[in-house]
Amino acid sequence: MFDFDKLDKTIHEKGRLGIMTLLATRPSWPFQDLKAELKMSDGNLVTHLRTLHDAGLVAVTKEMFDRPQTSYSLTAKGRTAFQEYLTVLEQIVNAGRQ
Amino acid sequence: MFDFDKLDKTIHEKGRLGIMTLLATRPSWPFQDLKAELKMSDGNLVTHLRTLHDAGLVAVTKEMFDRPQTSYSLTAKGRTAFQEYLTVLEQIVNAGRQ
DNA sequence: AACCTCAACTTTGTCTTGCAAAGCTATGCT
DNA sequence: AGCATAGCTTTGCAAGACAAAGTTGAGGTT
Repeated sequence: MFDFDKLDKTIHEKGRLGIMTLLATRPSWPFQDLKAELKMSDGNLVTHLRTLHDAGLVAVTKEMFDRPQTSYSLTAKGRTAFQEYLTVLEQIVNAGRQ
Repeated sequence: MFDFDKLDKTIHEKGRLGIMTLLATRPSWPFQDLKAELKMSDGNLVTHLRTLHDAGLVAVTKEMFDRPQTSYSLTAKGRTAFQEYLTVLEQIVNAGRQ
């Protein structure tokens, strides 16, 4: 009836779902902006980002201005995986709103 | 930007999200039907149902036919909480589809 | 009555994971 | 050199998912 198994566990965790959602809205997010928006400790945030990176869903770009700035963005794989995840969410919302 | 803190942790867990979604589609679900639909072990399922019950989201009805049959349904509180949860999901879906 | 079966539930144990706090490293500014 | 900040790692803890096995209770069967 529903594809609950398609709810990618890597994405579904609350913290990472927040990250993925933000990354989907802009081409790239600096670490500090993610941290401010999501109100996570940087240790926690880095860990989730690493998990997403290890899963191939998120790309990392390190730059240097007056301060170092690491930015994150979705990979093609990440975008696809997130869209599939959203498809399941849509099913759930539609079922729940009926 | 998003109300990620409003993502009720009790509902958000994958197994319980499955339960809540099914309960939202019908007035009442027997234990065995939930188990078949969700493909969970009965120990796992009972535990999640108890968690939801303890949170006041799910009501339990025990009946006796030739076999005992325990059925589960959403409480008013459960229905409201689930609708609020779905509101956040909708925000996420809309943001992710943009 | 003894026994079996099935539904529902509890117990036990394992293993994962979220999370915070603290510490480390590198870079630029004064 | 000393300080501040960005980003990252380490440590430790607590919570929780999950499976497997055991328990309880009710009906039916022999």
